[in-house]
Amino acid sequence: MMNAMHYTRDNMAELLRSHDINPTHQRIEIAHALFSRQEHLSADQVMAIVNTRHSETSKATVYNTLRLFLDKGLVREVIVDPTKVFFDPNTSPHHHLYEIDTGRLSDIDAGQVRISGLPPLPAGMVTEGIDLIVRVRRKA
Amino acid sequence: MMNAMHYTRDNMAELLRSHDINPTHQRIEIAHALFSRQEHLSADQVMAIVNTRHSETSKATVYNTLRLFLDKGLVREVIVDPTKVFFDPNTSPHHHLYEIDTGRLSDIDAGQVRISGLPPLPAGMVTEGIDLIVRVRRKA
DNA sequence: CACCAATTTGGACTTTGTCTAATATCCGGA
DNA sequence: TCCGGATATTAGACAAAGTCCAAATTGGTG
Ligand SMILES: [Mn+2]
Ligand SMILES: [Mn+2]
Ligand SMILES: [Zn+2]
Ligand SMILES: [Zn+2]
Repeated sequence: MMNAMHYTRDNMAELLRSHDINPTHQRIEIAHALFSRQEHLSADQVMAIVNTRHSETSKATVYNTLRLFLDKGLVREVIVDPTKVFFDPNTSPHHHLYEIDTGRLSDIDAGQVRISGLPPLPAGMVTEGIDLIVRVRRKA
Repeated sequence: MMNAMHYTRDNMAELLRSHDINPTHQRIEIAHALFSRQEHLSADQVMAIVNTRHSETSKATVYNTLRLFLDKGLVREVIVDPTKVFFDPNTSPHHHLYEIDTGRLSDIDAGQVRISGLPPLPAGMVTEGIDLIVRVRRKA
């Protein structure tokens, strides 16, 4: 669960190992981009961040790595903008607030929120997750 | 709200007019595709349906028209699949059930569902909508 | 019919994401 | 240290969804 402190690259390596991911140079940089910011980032943004340093990580590797992180449960995917997927370093259950005009995406703690009265699932189905998105707009 | 009966093309023209949309041939066909099926359709699917007849409607027109319908509040957009947007002829408040493996998308009536405990909105913001998506998968 | 505004259209273009075959890196054993 | 195989990275071609624009069509009015 990573109990805070600084998001050093060493700690990123540690985090990756603890999720059964071989900590390569590129993977560490990508994890660092996400976790040090604690923000929702698109693949494009991740690539831009990682390549401002020097490391030169390819597009293929960025996409491969983000998918690997997803599979290993290190990050979460947020689908809220039809033009791109966001990757979320916060994997604890929470919801999202999406500002339509600006594209800003922020977390809503799941603590207080209660969702009740959902109908039973179709037989043979299991819930993979419940996404709650509050879409807001600046008042006219 | 369109109180049922048959979704004839004449009724579609009526519906469009009532939403302040000039009922052209192409627009009627697109509305008919959505409303006669009462399903969530992607732009691609709409185009395929409309063009199985004869009318030959261009891609540009399909996209233009769907956006027009959105603006006029005739249909709703559902963002649930990162690869395409779905258009929903059901504009009454409701939620969605998404079957991850198959891509099937179905409605959850908002009647029973209650969402409580959402934090107050940031100042100067108004809620445009609340999307609740239950993602399910076939049990392993 | 002639005119004008609204609508439609083909096709070029952009963006996001995928795929593949070649290369590079890493690691354990001889 | 050198080798061999597995793992990881890469460039760039490709695909799919969506946007844009200038040209052509349509449809009503005078
Ligand atoms: Mn898109
Ligand atoms: Mn896409
Ligand atoms: Zn989040
Ligand atoms: Zn729906």
